[in-house]
Amino acid sequence: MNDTRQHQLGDLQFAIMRVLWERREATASEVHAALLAERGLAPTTIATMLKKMEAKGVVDHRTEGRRFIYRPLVQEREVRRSMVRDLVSRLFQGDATALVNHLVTEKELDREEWLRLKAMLQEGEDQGNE
Amino acid sequence: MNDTRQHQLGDLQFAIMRVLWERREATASEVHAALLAERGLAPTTIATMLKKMEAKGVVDHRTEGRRFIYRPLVQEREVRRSMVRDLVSRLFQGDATALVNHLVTEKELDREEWLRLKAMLQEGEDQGNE
DNA sequence: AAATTTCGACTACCCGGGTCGTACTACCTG
DNA sequence: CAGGTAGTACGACCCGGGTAGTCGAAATTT
Repeated sequence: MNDTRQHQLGDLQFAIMRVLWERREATASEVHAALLAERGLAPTTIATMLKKMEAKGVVDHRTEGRRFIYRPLVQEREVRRSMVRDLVSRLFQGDATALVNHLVTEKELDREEWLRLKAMLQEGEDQGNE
Repeated sequence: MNDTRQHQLGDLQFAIMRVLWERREATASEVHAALLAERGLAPTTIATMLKKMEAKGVVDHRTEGRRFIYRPLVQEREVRRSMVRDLVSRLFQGDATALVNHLVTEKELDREEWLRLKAMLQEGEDQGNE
């Protein structure tokens, strides 16, 4: 039911979801308009993708007059969780700290980000125990 | 040339690479044997995959007698880097700290991992300057 | 030498993400 | 009312990851 596979989204699919998450619902052409700048896709491409995504169960639509109003069925949190989890399990055998370690040693974080990270950790000091 | 697309590996491909990285080279059947436990794949599947991967440029082979000895052409570091980078750019608009933040707030780290992470950060205190 | 195993080559699929072109239909507008 | 417009439906492809069967040649075994 709450299949985690539904949370694995391709690039375009994720971009479409971002639009849907931002606004809380949108028509195909609104999505198309929103993505036109970064990708130059045909309107039908978006429509087709939305249809496939609906079949997959990640979005839903309601008909209003002539047009379909799409609405996300999965939460951004869930998708991120599952995609990150997937990557961690593939690349780091499920060890999330190994990922952080990777970010640090591979200098994916610059000095400034590094500091922010430390601050964040300090802040969340009292979490995890209950 | 050093196409970053070559560093995007599928699940099986990554598993195969892990074997190749561990040993420094291996035949198709050695890889197959190594992966037989976790995945129950036919030997031909591995062979086909290796061929595809060679076409893609991530592995290489040398003939010894009549068997192919495969050797990785891309480094594990590079692949991890590029795959993590890709995910971060898709899911977090390139903000790596947002990923760490995600790990923390979504409780992807348990108490024990959390401590290790803090220790690691303390340890790496003097990095980031070059 | 004959039979059997081994291993690569080739081929064929399936599936899902992605990209559209075309067709059809309801609608609006001159 | 006719013609353009908007918006969905349908179907066609491409591509790459993944899975594997079959075939033929070479090596090994009996």
